[in-house]
Amino acid sequence: MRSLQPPATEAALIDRADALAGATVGALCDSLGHPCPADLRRHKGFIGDLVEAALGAPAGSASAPDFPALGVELKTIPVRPDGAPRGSTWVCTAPLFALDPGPWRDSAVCARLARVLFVPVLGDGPPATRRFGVPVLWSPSADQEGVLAADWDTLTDLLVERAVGQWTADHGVALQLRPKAASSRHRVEVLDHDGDLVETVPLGFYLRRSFTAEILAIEPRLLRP
DNA sequence: AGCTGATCATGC
DNA sequence: GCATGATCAGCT
Repeated sequence: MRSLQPPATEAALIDRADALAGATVGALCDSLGHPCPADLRRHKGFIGDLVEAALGAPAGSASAPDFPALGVELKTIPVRPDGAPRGSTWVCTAPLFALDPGPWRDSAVCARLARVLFVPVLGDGPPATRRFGVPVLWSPSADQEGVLAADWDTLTDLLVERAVGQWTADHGVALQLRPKAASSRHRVEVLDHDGDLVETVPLGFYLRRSFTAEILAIEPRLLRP
């Protein structure tokens, strides 16, 4: 799916993303010579991968931003007609075994969210009919970073305390812990707060819908190109 | 309508 | 097997 050089500058990246706005996923598939699945049930990451290719993200850069030279992470995000996201946004895996996850500023979550290019995707029908909105290049405001840092402390405290029963999605204002696995049958063993060996599902950090809604709260007409 | 827990494909 | 990209689907 890769045929383009990475953008040399942030401005070049934004130009490419802007050029997508208004186009359908089907049209982008055509221009990249890539088949478009009839639904996303068994192709959940398809649009994300497609946009990576369209913007020239280098392939297979694990545990690095999508655009390593620019320090920019790419997120395609499905939005409703009013521009609000349809769901939560994956960030990264949660450290279930760390004795000390460390401070917010040194965290993988902080690094991932330092600079993010959100590419909205409108529509909920067949993928080919969905349409790209105007991208938003975001870095957390001081207020937003405060919320994220507080959540980081809350959630990593639960992990460090081995409060396994509390490892649910109900904690955190902007960030939350959620299962991240191929299935619930995939378990990991951890020691709980009593020192007992218990099984749990691998967890990841996600951004709550309300938080990304705030990020994407821009002039709604921009979302209907 | 929204959230939570469950799930799917692919590449390395 | 794990990390990447997310959406699905049941329940409240």
